Amino acid sequence: MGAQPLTLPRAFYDRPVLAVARDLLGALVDRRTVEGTVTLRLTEVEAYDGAADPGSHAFRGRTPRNATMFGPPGHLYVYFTYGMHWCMNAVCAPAGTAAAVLLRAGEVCGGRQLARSRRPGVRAERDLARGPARMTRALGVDRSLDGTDLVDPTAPLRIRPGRPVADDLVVVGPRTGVGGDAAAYPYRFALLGEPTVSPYRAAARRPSLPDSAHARRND
DNA sequence: CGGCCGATCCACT
DNA sequence: GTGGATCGGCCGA
Repeated sequence: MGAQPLTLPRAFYDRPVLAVARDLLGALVDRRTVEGTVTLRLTEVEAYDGAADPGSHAFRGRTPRNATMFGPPGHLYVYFTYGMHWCMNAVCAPAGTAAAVLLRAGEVCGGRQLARSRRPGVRAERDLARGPARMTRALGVDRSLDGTDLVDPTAPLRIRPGRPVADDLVVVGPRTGVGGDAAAYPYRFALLGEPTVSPYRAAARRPSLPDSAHARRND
């Protein structure tokens, strides 16, 4: 993993997902709609290593929801979570391997006004796309973009190379909100000192239910 | 800043 | 029926 510029579309093919994740730092995302275009620079991503990764949606095999992950690289995988949030990934590696990079945070560097209109109530500039669900909201991304070809020049959402990022600016650590056996995997990549990097949160611990909650009613 | 909490609904078991 | 690759509000330090 070096500081070589991201070259597309080859960037998503035949490379370990960790290398793709690292090189997506600093890359530019363009989201085009009739209202205009929002551009952001990626500052934080997480790798999900397909069926081998207990933290990945693909770990338990292919389902209707994660089908895009199993498809060809260079496409967008969008999923819905917590009853209200969308998150987006760049699918990489050959079809069938289901590796993807979750795009977690970015710095809005174009279409600021449009991004703000999609994120009413946000005060600080850095909070516009500071977190995966905030990012999709700022960009106007939902399920309709699942499967988008990221390297098609006419696509409504594209990823293109940004300025190369030196290794000493890359921070690696455990993924946010991932628990279980994969909790410690160092699959999270962020840019050092960037205010747009989302705060780290350990996986939510499920409170253990009192025994009475498990007791069967027998009346 | 850090911790706790509720929101909200879909995918999967 | 269960719980989530999260967020924003509210609280206390």
